[in-house]
Amino acid sequence: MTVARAKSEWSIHQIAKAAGTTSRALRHYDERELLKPSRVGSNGYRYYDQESLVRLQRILLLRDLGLGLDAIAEVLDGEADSRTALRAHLDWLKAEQARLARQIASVSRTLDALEKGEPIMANEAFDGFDHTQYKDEVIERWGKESYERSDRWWRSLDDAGKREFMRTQESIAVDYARAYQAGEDPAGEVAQAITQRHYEWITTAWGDKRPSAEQFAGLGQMYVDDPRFTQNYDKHGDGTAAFIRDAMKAYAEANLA
Amino acid sequence: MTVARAKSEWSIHQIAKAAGTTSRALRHYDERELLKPSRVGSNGYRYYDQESLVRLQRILLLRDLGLGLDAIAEVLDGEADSRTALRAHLDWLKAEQARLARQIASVSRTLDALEKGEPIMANEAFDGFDHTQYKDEVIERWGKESYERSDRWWRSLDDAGKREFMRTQESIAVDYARAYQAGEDPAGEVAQAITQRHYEWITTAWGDKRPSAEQFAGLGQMYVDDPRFTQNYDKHGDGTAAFIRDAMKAYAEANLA
DNA sequence: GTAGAAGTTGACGTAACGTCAAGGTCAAGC
DNA sequence: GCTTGACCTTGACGTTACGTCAACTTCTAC
Repeated sequence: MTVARAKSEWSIHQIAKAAGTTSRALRHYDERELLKPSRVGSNGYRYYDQESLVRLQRILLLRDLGLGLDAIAEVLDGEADSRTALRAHLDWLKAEQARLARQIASVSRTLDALEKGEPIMANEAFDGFDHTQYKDEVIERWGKESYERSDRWWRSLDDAGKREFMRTQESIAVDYARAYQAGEDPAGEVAQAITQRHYEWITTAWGDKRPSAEQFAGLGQMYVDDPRFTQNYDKHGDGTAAFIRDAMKAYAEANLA
Repeated sequence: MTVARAKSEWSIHQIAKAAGTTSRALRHYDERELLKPSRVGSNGYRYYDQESLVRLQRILLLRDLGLGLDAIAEVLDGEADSRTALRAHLDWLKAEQARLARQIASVSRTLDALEKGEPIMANEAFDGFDHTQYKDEVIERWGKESYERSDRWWRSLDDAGKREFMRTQESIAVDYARAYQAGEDPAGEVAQAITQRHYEWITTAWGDKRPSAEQFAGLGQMYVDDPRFTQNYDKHGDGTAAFIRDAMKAYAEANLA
C-alpha cells in the first residue's frame, strides 16, 4: 500500500497549466497518439497521472528545441536515438539560420539601394533561360565534365536561388547596356568593373571553376555568334552583345592571360 | 501600328517557366487577386503579357526576400511604402534569427550533455507555479513596483520562454537537493555555485533587478516559512528548503553585503 | 434547482502552394 | 476526320501544430 504524497491524477486543464501548455494541445497530442490520458472517465473526461506529466514535459522540452511532433514521438518511443535526432535537427536549424541570414543580407541591400533612390524593381521583363538547351554545345566546346559540374550546381539551388541567379544575369546585362549606351570603352574602367562581376558570375555558374582566358573570350564570342545569346543581350539595345564580347576579350587578356 | 519585337503574350506554363515558378503558383496568385491574367480566352485559358511578367517578377523578388503575399500585394498596389514594409520585415527576420540562435544553443547544450551521458530529460515531474498567486505578498514585502516589474517580464515571455524558466527552476531545485543529500555544506563551494545560478535566476525573474542581501536572504527564509514554497522544494527530500535557505543566507552575507 | 466552471467532440482557419483527379481543348500526324 | 499527347481548366485534399469558435454535456457549489 503506497501513500500518495502529491496529487496522483489531474484533469486536462490542471495538467496543462502545470506543464505550461493548453488543453487544446493535450487533445491534439491525444489525437496524434503522442500522449494518451492515463485514464478516461465514463463521461469521456481525460485524466492524467505522474507518468503522463513526465512524458508531457519531455514533449514540451523537445518542442521548445524546435522538433516536430513526429520526431518527438520517435524519440520518446525509442524508435529513434535522441542524439541522432538532435544532430539532424541541429543541421536543419543551421540551414534555416543560413537561409535567414541570406534574406537579411538581401533585404538590407535592397533597403540601402532604396534609400539612395535606386529603383530596385525592374520595369523590364527578362526571361529565364533553360541551360539544358545548350547541353550538347557545352559538352562539345568544354567537355562533358564541364556540363555536368555546372548542371549539378544549378540543380543544387532552390527555387529562390535559381531566381536570384536569373536576376543577377539581368542586372549584369542591364549594366552593360547602360555602359554601352553611355559610349564607354569596353576595355575601360567602367565596363571592366561590370566584366569583373560577370566573370565571378560565370565562375559560380560553372560550379566554382574559373574560366580560362580562352574560355572566357570564347564565351564572349558566342554571345555574338549564337543568335539565342545575341537576342538575349541585344534586347537591351542592338550592339550590346558585341560590346560585351569586346569587354570580355579585354578582361581575358588583361586578367586571365 | 507597333511591331512586336518579342512575344507579346504567354500561356501560363510559358510565363511560369520564364519567371522561374510554376503554373500552380500563378493560379494561386490569380485566386488571391495578386496577379490576374491580362486576358482570359473563351476556353478559360489564362494569358499573360509583358506587364504581367514584370509584376510577376516583382512578386517573386519580394517573395524571395521572405515577404508574405499580403505584404507583397500592399507594396505592389501602393497601399504600403516599400521601405516601411521592408524595414518591418527586416525586424521580423532578425527576431526569427535570434529565436533560431537560441534554439541552436539549446540543442547544442543538450547534445553536449547527452554525449557526457547526462540524462537530459527528467524522470520526475515538476509543476509550474502561478506567480500571480503571490501578488499580494510580493507587493507587501517588496512593493508594488517590484511586482509589476516582475509581472511585465513574465508576460513578455513566449510560451517556450516560460517553460524554459520553469525548467531552470526545477534544475536548480534538483541540484540543491542532490547537494543536500550528499551532505554538502550550504556555505561550501558546491552549494554556493548552485546559489550563484539561483541568484542570477531570481534576478532575471525580477526583471533584471538584483536582489539586495536582505531581500535574497528574506526570500530564502520564505522558502521555509511559506508552506507553498516549502512543499515545492521539500518534494525533492525533506530538509531541502532549509538547506536552500541556509545557502542563500550564506551567499547574501558573502556576496551581497 | 440552477448557475457557472469545465469537459466533450467536431470543424474551420492558418501560408503558400504541391499534388492528384477528372475532364475539356488544341496542334499535329495519319 | 480521328487519334494521341501536350496543355489547359476547376476542384479538393495535404502540409504544421494547434487557436478559436460552436453546440452540447457534465460536474460543483450555493
